[in-house]
Amino acid sequence: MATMHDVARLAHVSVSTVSYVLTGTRPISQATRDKVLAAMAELDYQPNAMARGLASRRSRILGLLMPMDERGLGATETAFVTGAAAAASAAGYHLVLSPVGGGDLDDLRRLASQRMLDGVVLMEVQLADERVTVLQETGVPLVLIGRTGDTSTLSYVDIDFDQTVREAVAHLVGLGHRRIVYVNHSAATLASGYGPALRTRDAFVAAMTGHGLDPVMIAAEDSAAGGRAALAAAFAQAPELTAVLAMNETAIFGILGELTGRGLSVPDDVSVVSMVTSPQVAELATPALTAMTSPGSALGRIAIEALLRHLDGPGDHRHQQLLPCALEIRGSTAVPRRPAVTIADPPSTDGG
Amino acid sequence: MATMHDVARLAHVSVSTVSYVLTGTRPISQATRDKVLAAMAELDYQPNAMARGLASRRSRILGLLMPMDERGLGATETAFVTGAAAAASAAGYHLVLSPVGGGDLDDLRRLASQRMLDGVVLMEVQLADERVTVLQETGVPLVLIGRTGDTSTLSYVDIDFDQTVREAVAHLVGLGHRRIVYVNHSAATLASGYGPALRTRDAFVAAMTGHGLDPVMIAAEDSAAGGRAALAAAFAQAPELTAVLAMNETAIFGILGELTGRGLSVPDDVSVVSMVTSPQVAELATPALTAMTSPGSALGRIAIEALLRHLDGPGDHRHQQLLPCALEIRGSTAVPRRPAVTIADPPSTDGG
DNA sequence: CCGCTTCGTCGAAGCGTTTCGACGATCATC
DNA sequence: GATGATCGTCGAAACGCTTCGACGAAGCGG
Repeated sequence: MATMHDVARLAHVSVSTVSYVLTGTRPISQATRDKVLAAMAELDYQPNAMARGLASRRSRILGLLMPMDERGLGATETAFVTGAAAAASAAGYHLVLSPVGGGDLDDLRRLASQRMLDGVVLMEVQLADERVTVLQETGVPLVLIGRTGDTSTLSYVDIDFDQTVREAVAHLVGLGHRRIVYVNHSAATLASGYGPALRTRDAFVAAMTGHGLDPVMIAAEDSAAGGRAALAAAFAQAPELTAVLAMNETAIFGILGELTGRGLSVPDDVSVVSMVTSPQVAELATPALTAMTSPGSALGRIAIEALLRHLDGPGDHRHQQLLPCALEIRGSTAVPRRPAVTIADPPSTDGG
Repeated sequence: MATMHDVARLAHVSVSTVSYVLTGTRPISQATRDKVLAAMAELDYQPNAMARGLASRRSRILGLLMPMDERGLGATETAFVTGAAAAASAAGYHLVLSPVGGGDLDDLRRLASQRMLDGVVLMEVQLADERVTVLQETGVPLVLIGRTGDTSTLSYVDIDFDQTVREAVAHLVGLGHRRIVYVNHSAATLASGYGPALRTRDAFVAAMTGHGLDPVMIAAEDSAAGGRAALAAAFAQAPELTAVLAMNETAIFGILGELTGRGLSVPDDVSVVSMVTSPQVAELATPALTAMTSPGSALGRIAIEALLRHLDGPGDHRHQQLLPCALEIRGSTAVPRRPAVTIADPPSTDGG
């Protein structure tokens, strides 16, 4: 393994000159640069990342901290990752994903304190998230994908759930639906303070109320069985329902199965809209799902770009941005077959 | 940020003593050790990973190189990752995932040559894989999840596709099925030399022939539409089919949709077995799929353990191991309703 | 043609560890 | 009771790079 000394000797220059050629920190004449580059090529020189990191106090590595639960990464999360990796690579940084679990907060602290990561993007943030606290304590530059409850001091990129839910509801209402049920994540997930679940709940209530409609939300376990149970609960609470809006990508397959099982057709009897879903997943269902497509790779890219701005210089680089999901109409929504129930009285409050 | 010097000064010992306490390379008296540990705790000392890596020439970081395509990681791949991360963490190593795309071979070479990774696990290996060549050239210790065509010099862990297919076929034949169609990945994937697709193809032919049955294979695009088309093709080639064996996790949803669309019931009219599938995905379908469950986290763990053995000492640590998938019977397989066609004549050769 | 800046290069001092050789002190051995 | 081992500790030399201050050479205005 050739070192900088070898290159310097071969090119008849000093080590520092080689370093300047590599980093561009100081001007180097074209002639010298050529000699050095030739020597590097001849020796197949690769700078040692550790030495570079020690001397410069920057590792040129960015971390993407992703909790890996048993469910796996959907196409949505994968898009975050690829977007982020592309942005990092374009800036000459490596992006490494660290599969930090929920429990090992100490592990996280160690990782961040060892000065191995120049900056960190944290995914799947809870409203109250200890990991954020830990990372802030270590002083490592931090950008979130998602938001905590109190966002005042943090940089983040997140989906604009409010806008997304509003559009989804507007689509259904525009088709003539009046009785719309929202299938959210599980009660446990809601209780744990998972932002997307809570924000979409509130947005759904607001959107429905805005249309003078009654918001009915069901919490469903993240499984096909959970989806089936949720649909049963939905019919119990709102027998005349004609549309389902679902946040829960896993449960939605159970919902579809249960609808078919009850002899109901999608979209003629019941329309279904899937929220924050990738096209790939939407196409898995029969019929393909009308869905709110998440701005996956853009989220990842923007997060990395914001993080790089943190690193570049001092000063306040707080970046806070929300991106909406785009409505993509496929085969699972249509004008309802049953006559729409016109709501006369003010909305009751059985939602939630 | 406290350094080793600070700790040494506070504990009234030399830096080297602090280092020995940390690494355990030389014996240290209990009294001294206690003093040092107390000083570390007081200063909230964390060793600098770069400095440590430079001096010791090992980064204590292992890389898991995973191609990230647009489809995302299934629960199967996620299990690899979590298994690997747990094993690495248990050995005091960090595991970082690097989302290397297919194109950037140079990027890969750079990553490996920069002495930032002590070792590498490569996933999703093709039969002829340039990435393997590149990594071998850099001399970084390497373990594959999957296999290249020529495995003589490499360490790997892989699924025992032969055994897995044999069991799946045996299950169906045992139920009384005679006309079984295998839905593989796409023709393009097969042509690209994707090991699992090729190995299952051969294993299927062997297993069916072994039962005196006629092997029919269909290549399907990785999409729901591809699955639908594949089922149509299957009925064209084998109208009397009573069972489908599918490798293609994505297409299988299209297959199920198309079966329902044709008024056929699963499992009464047609049985379906999904190969190398996680329980989570199997449960998404209605009815839940009988599947060959992949030994996901075990694969990841074993790969890391083999890699660590490479690092520990010199000598030949080649590790080659195959793990079968386990048959998990759910609701998608049953005794066929139509009378089984008893095959009298030797199998013809319309398979593939 | 003198003093000033700018340009291109060099040498050396770190960066925070690990690790090697050395050296008293303690301990068992015959 | 001298003789080696062994134990516990220290000082110093790496590890391969970045970066700072310095300095000769060149270019410039007056």
